[in-house]
Amino acid sequence: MTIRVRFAPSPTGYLHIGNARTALFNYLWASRMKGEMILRIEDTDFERSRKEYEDAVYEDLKWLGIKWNEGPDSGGKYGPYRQSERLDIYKEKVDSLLREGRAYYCFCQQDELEKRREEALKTGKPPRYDNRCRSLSQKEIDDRRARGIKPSVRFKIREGELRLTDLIRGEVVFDLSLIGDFIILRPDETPTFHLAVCVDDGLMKVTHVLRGEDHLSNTPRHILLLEAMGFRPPQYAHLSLIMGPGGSPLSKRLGARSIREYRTLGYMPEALVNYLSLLGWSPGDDREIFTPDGLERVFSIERVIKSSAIFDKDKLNWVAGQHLRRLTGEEYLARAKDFLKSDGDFLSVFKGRGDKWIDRALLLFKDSIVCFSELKVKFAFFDEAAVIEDKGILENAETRALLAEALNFLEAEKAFNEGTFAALIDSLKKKTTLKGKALYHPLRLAFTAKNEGPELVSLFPLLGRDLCIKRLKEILRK
RNA sequence: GUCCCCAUCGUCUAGCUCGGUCUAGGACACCAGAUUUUCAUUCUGGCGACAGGGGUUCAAAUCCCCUUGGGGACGCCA
Repeated sequence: MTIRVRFAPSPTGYLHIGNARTALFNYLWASRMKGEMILRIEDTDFERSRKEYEDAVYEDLKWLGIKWNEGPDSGGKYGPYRQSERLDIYKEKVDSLLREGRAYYCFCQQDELEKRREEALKTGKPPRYDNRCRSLSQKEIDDRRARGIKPSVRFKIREGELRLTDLIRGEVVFDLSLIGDFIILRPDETPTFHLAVCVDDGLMKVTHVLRGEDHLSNTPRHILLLEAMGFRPPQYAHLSLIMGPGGSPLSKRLGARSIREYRTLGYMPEALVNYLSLLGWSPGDDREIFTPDGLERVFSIERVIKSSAIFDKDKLNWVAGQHLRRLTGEEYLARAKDFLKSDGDFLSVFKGRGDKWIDRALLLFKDSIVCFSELKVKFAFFDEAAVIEDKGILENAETRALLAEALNFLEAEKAFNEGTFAALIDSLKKKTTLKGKALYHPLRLAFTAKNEGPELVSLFPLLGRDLCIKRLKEILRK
């Protein structure tokens, strides 16, 4: 049997780390199992859903390399895949549930429900719906209707308990008396999340649901609803949530980082995918760096961990660096230029230096950055307007004498090439007693304006004679 | 409040299914040394954990119970 999984985001914001990992695990597992992946847009919350975000979902998933077989954009035989286009299907399902007595009209108003909920919470009772409209007589229903009250529709929860076997968590038992009848159709006849999910998972023949653990306690509702509609419930696998620094929830708060932010920063998608895969899953051995293909080959649900993980930017950066370092020079240049071009055509300022120079300069930083936006900072080395980081170090007499010597040397030397730096150092060592850090640090600071960077021997030739002399003169003027 | 889920270094995790091979392994971060006549990179080494308490057992990180801590759900949000 071919397995069918789905990723079902609601387009109410940009795809964040947590959602992306859920999408990734679905994708990896479907690939591994040679199954099918559905992308479904859950836009039943008309207030908050926006087309802009929906488009962003496609873009971000594609950027990550997550592919789907069926979806609103690509079609498929179980469509439409946008819930807002399936309203009549939901309505029909609710009608049959009502006919079969599995659901009923509820005339309770939102404000009173809220009031009751608050009160229950205060008195320490479970704030669930008390099912009061379940026993309304036909006359009572007609009366309320006649008064113009629009009803919502609630699904009847049966008695007893429900046990389910979660692929990650094992057997979980719920006492159904603790769950109130829940709304499946709003008074305006639009479906709620619970209804839409169940109808769609059923109709779209989803066999496995991999989703966030925040849905675990919704699962008994879903299984009951699915069964009431005559569907065989899928297998569930609930992924633990990804937390922010300190263990606080990541997904709903300020710290929630969107995939887009990382894209904008110039992280490589395969690096992000690699890091995300390590959050809640491990291959079982010491391997940590994976290509997307490699992940598709080894990923398994059995090795998904139960406990939640904290998103660690340091480790992401390390993984990102590893991926960057594995690129060939050519691949690196292509990607770096691609990014820099999309980011305000950053490199155009340096066009005058020539294509060769640009390549050499970019290559200089290949082994020290984790994302391409860092290049913009690094290129301050070549920016005439760059401000010297630690001026104080250049103030003392000894250092000024050193720099004056350096200036003399450069002005006398007409040629400026690969060998110039070595010659300069030779000359300076003869004229001063400085060596090691005392020699290199001031020179680095004077020539590059920064405290750190690639080795001076390689950086120096790229700076150019004019810039070096200009910087020295500026420092010595005071 | 009630129900559900979770619990190994600061962080991500291996080990738990089948208790002994675990003086608990790896990685990130951190610290130190080496390399780089500087910083960064790289390399080597170090620091560092079975949440607590009871059981069961010859033996428990591994099985059971309780406590504590964290998270989730209890929405006409998804």
